[in-house]
Amino acid sequence: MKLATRYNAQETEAKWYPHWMDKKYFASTPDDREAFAIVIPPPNVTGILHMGHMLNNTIQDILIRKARLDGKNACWVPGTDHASIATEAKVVRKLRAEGIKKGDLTREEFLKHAWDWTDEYGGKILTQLRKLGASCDWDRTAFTMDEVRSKQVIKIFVDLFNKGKLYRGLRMVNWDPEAQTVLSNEEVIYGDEDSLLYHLRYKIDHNGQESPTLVRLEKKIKKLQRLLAQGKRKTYGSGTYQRSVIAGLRRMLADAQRTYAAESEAYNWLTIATKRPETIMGDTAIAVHPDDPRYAHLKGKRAIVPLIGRAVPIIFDDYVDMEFGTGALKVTPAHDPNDYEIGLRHNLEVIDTINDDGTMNEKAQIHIGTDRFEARELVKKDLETAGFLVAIEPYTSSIGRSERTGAVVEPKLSLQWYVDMKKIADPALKAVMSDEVEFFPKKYKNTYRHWMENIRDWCISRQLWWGHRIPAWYYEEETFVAETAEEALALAKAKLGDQITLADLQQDEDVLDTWFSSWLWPFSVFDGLEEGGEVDYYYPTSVLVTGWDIIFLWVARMIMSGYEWKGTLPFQHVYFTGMVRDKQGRKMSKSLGNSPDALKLIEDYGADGVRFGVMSSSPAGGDLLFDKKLCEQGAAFCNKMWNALRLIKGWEIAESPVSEDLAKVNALAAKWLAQSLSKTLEEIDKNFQEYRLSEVTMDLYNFIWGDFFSWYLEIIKPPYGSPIDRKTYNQAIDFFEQLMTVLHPIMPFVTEEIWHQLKDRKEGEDCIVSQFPKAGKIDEKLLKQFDVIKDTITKIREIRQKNSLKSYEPLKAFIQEGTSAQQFFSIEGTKELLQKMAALESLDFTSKEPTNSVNFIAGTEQFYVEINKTIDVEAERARLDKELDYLEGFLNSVNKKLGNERFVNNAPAKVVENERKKQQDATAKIAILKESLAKLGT
RNA sequence: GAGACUGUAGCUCAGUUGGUUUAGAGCAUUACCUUGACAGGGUAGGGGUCGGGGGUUCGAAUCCCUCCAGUCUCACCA
Repeated sequence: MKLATRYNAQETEAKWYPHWMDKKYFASTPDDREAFAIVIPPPNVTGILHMGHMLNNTIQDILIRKARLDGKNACWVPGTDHASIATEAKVVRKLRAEGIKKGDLTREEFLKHAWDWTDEYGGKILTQLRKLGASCDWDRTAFTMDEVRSKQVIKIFVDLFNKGKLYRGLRMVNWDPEAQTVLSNEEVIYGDEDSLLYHLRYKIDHNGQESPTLVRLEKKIKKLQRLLAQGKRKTYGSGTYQRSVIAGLRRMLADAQRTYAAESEAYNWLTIATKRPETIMGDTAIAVHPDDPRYAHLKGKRAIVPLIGRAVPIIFDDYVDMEFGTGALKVTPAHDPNDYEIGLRHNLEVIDTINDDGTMNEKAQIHIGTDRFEARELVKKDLETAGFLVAIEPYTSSIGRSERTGAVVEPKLSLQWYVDMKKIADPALKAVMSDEVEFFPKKYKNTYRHWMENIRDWCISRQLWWGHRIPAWYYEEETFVAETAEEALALAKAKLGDQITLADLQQDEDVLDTWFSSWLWPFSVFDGLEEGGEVDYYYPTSVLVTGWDIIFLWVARMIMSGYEWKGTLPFQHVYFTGMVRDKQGRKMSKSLGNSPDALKLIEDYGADGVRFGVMSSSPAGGDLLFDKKLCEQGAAFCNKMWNALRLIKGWEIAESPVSEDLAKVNALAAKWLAQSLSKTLEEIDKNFQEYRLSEVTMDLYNFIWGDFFSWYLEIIKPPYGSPIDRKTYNQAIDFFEQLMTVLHPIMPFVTEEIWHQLKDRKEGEDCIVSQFPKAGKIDEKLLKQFDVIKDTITKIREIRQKNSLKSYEPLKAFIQEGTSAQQFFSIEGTKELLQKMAALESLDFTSKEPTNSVNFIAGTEQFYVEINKTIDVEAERARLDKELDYLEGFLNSVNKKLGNERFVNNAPAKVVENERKKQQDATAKIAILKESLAKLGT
């Protein structure tokens, strides 16, 4: 069969994924084998595949495929998240485009639309994951709002309530005016933004009481004015004298007026600073610090809110920072958490002036119906016109925005459901701190601890329809929490009497936070509240792979729920991936347009190419600077492997050894490659354990391309037109086969294809279910020997290059006689291999330097290469000088160490020994080099 | 304000508990080779006083202190 000159990714992917599905290789059911389970971080049901998913899911697939090859029962559970806010927003937008307002629909009608939408677009992302090669057990596909999951969510809510770990409370919440729902603290993203600080003055209400100072000043002014008037009419002595008297009076009058103005300002006005002038209509106090001398006289006084004229008390509270602004603070308990706290302390009225959609309501009295930001401008203008605006200064402050809609969060007083987190956090904190649940990388333990130790209650109700409706029923002041309405009714009857009917009970209108269902994911996907089911086999799962950005939103809560309901950890390891950024380090985002189309990438570079690209640049926990070039490299790697296959498949095979020499060469090469492979497998194994997958990828890339292709295949490659012996051929095929299995987790498609091309396979034999090779015993001596061989070949090539000799021009080479040279050649095949790879006509021992030759040192051996042309003495001298320089410097540093008595006495014997060996080798080499230089003449 | 992390080649990063040549890889770059698997190839090279300064040690990219630069998390002052 003739193979195409290029690897065709599309064809291969279209061929093998369905095959794997047909064979049900991804499916898992409990059996005797060790379980290896991963639950997917469920993407939004209506989401599309982006780079973050690619990274995340490639990693999971690698781990799952590796576990499968290791003979474990690998189970990767896929699924999607109903993404309450995001999905509802999408549906609302779609309906609006069709001219339908959410408000005009009943809950049931809206949900019908939402389900239609979900059915139409939902799970698209899972289809896209298949393109990436994700080997999920698709039969297990779960959805956070499907029947099984929903039932568990409701049960959990009821259970928490019954345990007293859930409550409903009136609190200051984060309100998203765009989505029109409350958010948890974790769903608010804070960032510094440029804004303005407005200085506003409030009139102080003195109840008609006059300031004695002002009265006195007023009198003084009047008197001065009188005197001045008189002075103008009268004449005092000389004209000069009169003029000076009048000037004096004028000065005094001006002074008095200035003082009066200042005093009047201080007496009648109080200036505050605020970022939000539009909230002044909700002011119910002005607060100053109790120790602030500037305001001590205002005790018991009231201030008049500008524009609306409400009189509010001036209160004294430690919370106020005297240094900030004017030291006076307007208190708006309805629209600021701190103000709310102050309000509680001072029994202040709460006047909520903002509607749920962020517009001003009738309590604001003015600008009713305008948006809060528009209102800010309008109020500013009003204040300016009416003379209440003192100053505006630029001000940078942290603004909280909704994670989903980006809307500026409005603090708002509201009645919501909360989970009492302090009651469930403890085991989860301990588990991570003791590494029972192990984080990779470890640094996230700190972040986790800090959050867990300062954990705040979790607001779980959302004013949405798309989600799990809260199973709480109300009857007047009573609350009944139960899994069904009937059960709630039974509770109500028990408490209030039999006259209560279902119609009397009112179910809570709200739904639960999306994360309230996803925090159960590690066991809910196995229907884990039921005892004795599959959950016992798969739970705790092996590893969770997710971005560090949802460590609180999701990871921490899963750990808590795991301990709360399963009594144990949900997963053993957590692998935190970094964020995908572009080459310039910017976060990938739609608005920047720097996020590549994931599917397009797969089309262009193949799934394997993209997987390689994503993996070769993603150290665990570090951010991933994505560059398409890496995918190109991956695609090139596929092509390289493909062509190596073509090379081998193109060889003619001889059943018996073709020559004794070549047999030796090939045997040595095979021995060495096996050793090198073992060493690489050891590395890979170690790196897998530490989740250093980019290292694994690079290890393999280097081994396959370098050791296997560039060295091994070049060594065993038969001369053009000659056949290869059967034994070597089979060995090469076997090596290639093993390598395909090792690489399979990272690049599943190309490896499966090549694996099949290498040998005739029986039904049910596939790379995906083959066996991951284990490292054999490593012969360091052989590896070292081969390093010297490689070094020798490289140096001869260099000599050719420096002397403009063709790579295939036969050369005569010699090695300096001696015991170590004997030893070097005693490893069978060494000489023959060198001859073949360095294109040497001969390689013999010699006791003296041959004429017209250049020399070099490899390992501890001195080699000579005879050159059939005039040696470029200068170039040769330069080469030797350079090497001599290096060695002398090196020897110098070694000597320094060995000359240091304290080093010799204190360092471990092994280290000293090693230094001595270095010293000997270097000294010997230097001697040789010097001799060679001497021979070159001066 | 509290805490965490990072700084190594032009770029992205390794360097695994301080000692296997005077620091490695990939990409980029330079020179040369290339009709016989692969131009998405081959061969060879250039390139770093490991952010600065101090200290501990026989020995520091690695440990400690300090400064500089940058990133992030949490909490927040109107």
